[in-house]
Amino acid sequence: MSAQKPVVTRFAPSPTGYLHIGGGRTALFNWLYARGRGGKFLLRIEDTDRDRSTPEATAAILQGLRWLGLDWDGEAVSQFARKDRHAQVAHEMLDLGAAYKCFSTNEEIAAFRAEAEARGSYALFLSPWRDADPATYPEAPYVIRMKAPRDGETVIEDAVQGMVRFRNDQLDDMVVLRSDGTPTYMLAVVVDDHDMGVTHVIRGDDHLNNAARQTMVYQAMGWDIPVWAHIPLIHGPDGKKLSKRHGATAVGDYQAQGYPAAGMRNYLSRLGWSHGDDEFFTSEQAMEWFDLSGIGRSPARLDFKKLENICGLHIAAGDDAALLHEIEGYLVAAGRPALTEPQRDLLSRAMYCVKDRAKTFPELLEKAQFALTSRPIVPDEASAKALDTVSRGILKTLTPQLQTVSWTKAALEPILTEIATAHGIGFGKLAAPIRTALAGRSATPSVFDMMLVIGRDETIARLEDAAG
RNA sequence: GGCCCGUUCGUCUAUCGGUUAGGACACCAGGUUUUCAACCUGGUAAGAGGGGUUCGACUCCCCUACGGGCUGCCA
Repeated sequence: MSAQKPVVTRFAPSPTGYLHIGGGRTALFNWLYARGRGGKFLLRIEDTDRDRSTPEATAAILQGLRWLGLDWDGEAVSQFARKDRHAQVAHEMLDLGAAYKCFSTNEEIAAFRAEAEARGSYALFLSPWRDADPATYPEAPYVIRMKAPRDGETVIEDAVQGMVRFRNDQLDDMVVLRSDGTPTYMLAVVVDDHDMGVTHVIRGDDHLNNAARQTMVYQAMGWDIPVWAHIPLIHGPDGKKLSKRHGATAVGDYQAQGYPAAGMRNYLSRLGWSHGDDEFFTSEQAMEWFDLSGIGRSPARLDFKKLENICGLHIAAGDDAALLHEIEGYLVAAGRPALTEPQRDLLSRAMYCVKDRAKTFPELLEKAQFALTSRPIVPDEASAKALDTVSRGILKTLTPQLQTVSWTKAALEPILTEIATAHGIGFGKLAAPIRTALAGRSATPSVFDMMLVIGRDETIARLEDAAG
């Protein structure tokens, strides 16, 4: 294969449910690889299983990819729509002598397997029709099976797993075209990848075995074999295969929980792939660095603590306007009320002092509560304790001074410090009641930042409310 | 059952025959601090087990154990 050939990767989910976090990572790897090399990243919906495929699932998958920021080139391809082409290739294989019609019924095959199992030995099903004379063909439904080589071995050159050898006598004659004329996955995936010009197949290592049988189809048709890269699957925190009981398994769940997409991309790309000791990076850097040789061979576990840490760094480093936009998307995904215009404005102004202390959007919103809420401020139980008779009195002496002072931290700080000193208390003792008055809770930005964000009038009004 | 893949601190990982086995998250201790956080300093913590190959193995080979995948007219 020539190194100059432009890279074409693809993500090929089957639309039988939401976009799984593992699928999201597979898509991410393909996207990074293509984008980092000026190649194309294609999307194909593997919907040949008509019973299990749904339009809703397709929509959910596209939605998940969009949220993750993984844009694909061209239109998403429906595999089912290409069934005629698949059938055509199956018949070409027939003409080439690389496939044959098999008239064995499901019952016969099931009986064969049951019998083998009863004997305690497992045996591959070997169709009696493999070398049958066409003159003996019955008038009956048939499937088209690959006439797989019986001797020798099929070798997979995998960019991640290395050279993997399969003995051909371990592989049976797989069905390529069903009796209803529709293609199986094993055929469709090869035909589509070939027709779409896919150069690199990056997918879960649950497909490693399939690669051998798919190689046989490529060989039978005389097509170029793509570069294989079978990546290990993601496991749950307990090391078991990721499933519902681990909590969030759908990409959409993460959006609804308020993780920023940039953080998800960063975290997911570091799961099973590394570039030296780099931990925190942008997608641009990841594209530049991403390479198949950096992919590990062992499955990685999801670690929510680390995810949160990375996400916190991305929120802190994020552009204010972009964060605001993403937060509004989060609100919709989480089913929370949208921001009103004034809230939008206030949050925008508060962003600088709340973004560097939040790991997720709900946490950020919690810190920004002082800006989003409106009078009267109802203190929670803990912060209410800071508001006693003495502190109320102090607040009363404070408000007149705030009327005229220039509304900057530089001007406000001396005034508050002075008042604290005058009452013989530390600054912390003064900040507590002010915090209660302004936010009604204990986890907030600094009192100065809050005053600056909500402005002079609102500050004084809240302080007067609290002073009683 | 058969075939295939994997196994470095709790977790993600670096190392591509020679290192006191490094970093990050988490955790613990201390510091800083107007709250929550953040931040700073320090610390605990790893090559699954057994055989080889080699002057020398985490690195190469074999066996075992454990985990995972495939073994469908699912993808």
